[in-house]
Amino acid sequence: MNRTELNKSRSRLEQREADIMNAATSLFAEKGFHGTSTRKIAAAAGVSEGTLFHYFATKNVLLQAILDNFYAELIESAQEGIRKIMGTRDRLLFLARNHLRILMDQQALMARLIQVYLSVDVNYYRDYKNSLLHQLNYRYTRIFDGVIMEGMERGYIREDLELSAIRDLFFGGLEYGMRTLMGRKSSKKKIDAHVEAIVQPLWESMQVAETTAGGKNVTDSRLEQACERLEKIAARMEKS
Amino acid sequence: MNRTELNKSRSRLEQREADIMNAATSLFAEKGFHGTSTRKIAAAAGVSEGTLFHYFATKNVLLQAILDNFYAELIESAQEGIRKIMGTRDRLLFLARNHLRILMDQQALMARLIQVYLSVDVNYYRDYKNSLLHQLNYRYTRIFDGVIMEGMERGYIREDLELSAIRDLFFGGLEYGMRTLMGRKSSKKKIDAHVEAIVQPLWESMQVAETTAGGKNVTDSRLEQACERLEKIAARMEKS
Amino acid sequence: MNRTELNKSRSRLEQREADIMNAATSLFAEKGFHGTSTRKIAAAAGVSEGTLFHYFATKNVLLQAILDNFYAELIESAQEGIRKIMGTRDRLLFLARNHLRILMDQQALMARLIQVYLSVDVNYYRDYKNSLLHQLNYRYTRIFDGVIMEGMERGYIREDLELSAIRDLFFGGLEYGMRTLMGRKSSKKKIDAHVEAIVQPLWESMQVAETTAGGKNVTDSRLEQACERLEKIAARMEKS
Amino acid sequence: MNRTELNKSRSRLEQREADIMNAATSLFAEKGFHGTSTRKIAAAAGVSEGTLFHYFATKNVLLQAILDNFYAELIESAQEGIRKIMGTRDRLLFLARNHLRILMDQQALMARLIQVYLSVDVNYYRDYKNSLLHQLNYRYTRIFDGVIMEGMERGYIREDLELSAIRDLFFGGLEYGMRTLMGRKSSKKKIDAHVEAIVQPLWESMQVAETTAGGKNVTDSRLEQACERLEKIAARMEKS
DNA sequence: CATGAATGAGCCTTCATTCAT
DNA sequence: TATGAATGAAGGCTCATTCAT
Repeated sequence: MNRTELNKSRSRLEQREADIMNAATSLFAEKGFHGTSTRKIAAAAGVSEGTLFHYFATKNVLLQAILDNFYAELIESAQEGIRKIMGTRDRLLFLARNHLRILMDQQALMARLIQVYLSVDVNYYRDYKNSLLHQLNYRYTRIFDGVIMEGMERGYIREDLELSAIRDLFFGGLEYGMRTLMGRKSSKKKIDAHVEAIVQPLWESMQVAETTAGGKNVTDSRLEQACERLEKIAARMEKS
Repeated sequence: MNRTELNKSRSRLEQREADIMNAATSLFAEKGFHGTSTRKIAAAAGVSEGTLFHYFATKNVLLQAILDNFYAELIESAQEGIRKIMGTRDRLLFLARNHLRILMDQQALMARLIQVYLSVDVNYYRDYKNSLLHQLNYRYTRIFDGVIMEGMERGYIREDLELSAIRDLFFGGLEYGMRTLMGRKSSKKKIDAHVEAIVQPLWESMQVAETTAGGKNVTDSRLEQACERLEKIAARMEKS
Repeated sequence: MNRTELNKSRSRLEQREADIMNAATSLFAEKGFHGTSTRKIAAAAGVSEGTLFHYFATKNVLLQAILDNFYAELIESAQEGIRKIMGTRDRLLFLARNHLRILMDQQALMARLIQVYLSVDVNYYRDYKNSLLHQLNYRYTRIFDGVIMEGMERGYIREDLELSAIRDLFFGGLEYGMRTLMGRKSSKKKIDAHVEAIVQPLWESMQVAETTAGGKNVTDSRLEQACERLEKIAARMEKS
Repeated sequence: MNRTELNKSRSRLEQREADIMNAATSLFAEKGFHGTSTRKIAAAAGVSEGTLFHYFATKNVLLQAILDNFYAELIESAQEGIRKIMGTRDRLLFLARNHLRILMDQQALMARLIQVYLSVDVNYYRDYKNSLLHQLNYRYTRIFDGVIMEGMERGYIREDLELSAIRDLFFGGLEYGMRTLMGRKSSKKKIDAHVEAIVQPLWESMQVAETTAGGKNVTDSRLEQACERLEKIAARMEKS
């Protein structure tokens, strides 16, 4: 078998894996995890049942793979977006929109719930804490945390916030209202409105203390910080 | 059969019903809905499987009954609390604490999730919208709405709030963070801390006088844009 | 308890028994024996399940009672009709019409089939051969046999007929075609047409040999027999 | 896998299918449809219960398959016999014998009844009219019709017969009497006697020239009426 | 006599997984 | 590697019947 064939067959393998995962994702979203039989997944993916278990040792493993994939997309798109956007508020808006978009695009409400569901239902999986899934969840969470913390550093938002609470409000608020948005294919406009409605109050609460205290306004603070960084950079450049 | 006997036998029926529901609640919470067989529920409740179906025509009906019961408790306790407490902020704190307490007392995280889960998984239940469950959910929700609206009327909080968003943040935030509190039987102190951490930011955002900032003038806006440009430059320079 | 009360309560018992049997008959006819639960029978009859088993020890016993009743009606109506009708052909037409009418009135196709069905399905009922049901079936059959034999004696029909075959043709033919008549509420006219179409060929085959043999026609024969009987009676009257 | 292996494995599948159907046929015949559990069928066929449902999606489907098979045999053997025999009477005798032989060989009394039974019990199967079973029944029936009609064309039998009635008498008569023949494994002789006894009267009625009797004249009719009156008088006198 | 709660065996069917080919 | 036939445990649910009240 030469390299070309190897590649071809490898890519065929990958294609099949992807087919199975896509089929499973759709069916899980539509009928739920327990409502979807491996037989149907195999059929929808155009492979035999045996083949399915060739790629994924277990139905649970298949679900794990889907969730891993799901988180990977979430993380990558979030990180990329953050890189391009500088303002804390805009970053939050982006994160919120991105979160909702991916959850809804992938009909992933179910997947989202299943994750929690799984952690209880299949809690005899003792290695969950060490699982890739858990790591991914942590990494995704860190992105949000990072945005908040950087916002604090730069003075855009108060520093006396309880990070975990903000996180709960952010993701919890987004997802709690998402149920209403699902079902009817919601317009982008509605999603944006939801995002705004969730982020705005949070944003205000993150700053409120500042606006009453002293005359120093936010913009001033940002200017100062930007200067500070520029100066530090200049200092470093001089050193090197 | 005199009245006393009648009462006795009636209460025996009710006792059995309660036994079954309690057993089911525990098992659902522990193993999940699909992970719990009617056989096991019956055994845990100390009745035969036939008896279980004598009381609840269907496993789904049993779940419904549990959820109905759950909401009923939620509603009653909430209403009673609101009656006794006058301040809007205190009311919100009470609602939050009560919400968490009942969810956690009844190991009801699963039940809560299942509800959502069900509404998707079993969405061929066409009469869901008219179901008691839906009504109860609505009634419970209205209690929170009432507190907010009364707070507005009395001038404790701003009137330009988007009620549904506040609601999403409140319940979503509470429940999203609850997962961490579960597991280890959390102390009352930890729960209170979580409640505070969730309610406080919301409370602040409800009062912030957006107009305090004055008409955001053109100059401010230009300054902000300048900030952003500077920050991007700084970021690029750091990278290189 | 005086006589009046006794009568009252007795008749109430009988009424209940009848209610149960009627309910069961309808349900058996509609859904089949196995498709009808005792619970539904009790409900339809307006009694409790316990009461049903008070009157009929077993579901099978209930079925037996229904079939007994059914045959009793069949027998009584047949005997009464035969008494009033003298001509053999008219008697056969009557028997046929009566048979169909009762079978169809009682939606008893099912009952009819169940009987055979039962005798196989529940053939561990070793005493079937001695059962009332078997006796009734025999008695009903004898009525037809009697009509044929009397017809032979009186010379209306050939004497070289195999009685059992004629019986099979008669009842078999009637019931085999009945299936088509069921379903749509058939008009009396259609039933009569079916009866005619079945009896006529049989009637012809019962006589065919005679018409070709000798010149002695049927009417002649009847006249002679009638004379004979009258003479015998006259003789007896003279003796007494 | 070469062709031979393919054939072998195909025939193994077919063998299994046949095993299941045979086991089911025997059990249905012996204990009835409802009296036979899939568990027992599987055991009798030497396969697991899962396998049974691998071959037949439903217990009802299995029954259908058996009936289909049964009819197919009925039709094929009937058509083949008709092809070899020319005389109408002999054809009828053959059809009758063939019908009984197959019904009894396959212990198919139950199956036969079940068919009718099913059409009531499971009449929510809306597509029954289009089912293979219905088609087969029609095709089988047409064979008999064809024999009769060809007999008419060739002048062996009268042309004023009502085909459907003849058909009812033929099949109804055969099956109605068959019950007696079942049970004890009847000798071929007894079956032949039954067949003769059923076909002979029918055959005679098919040929009788009704017109032979000449225009039943008025005198005859008056004589008959007189007979009847005399007989009624005789009957009354006998009673008293 | 009447009730209806209680029973538990048994039913049909599904399903994830294995394994010979 | 791919297949799909085979498995058998388990699932939700029904039902005729019993029995304490």
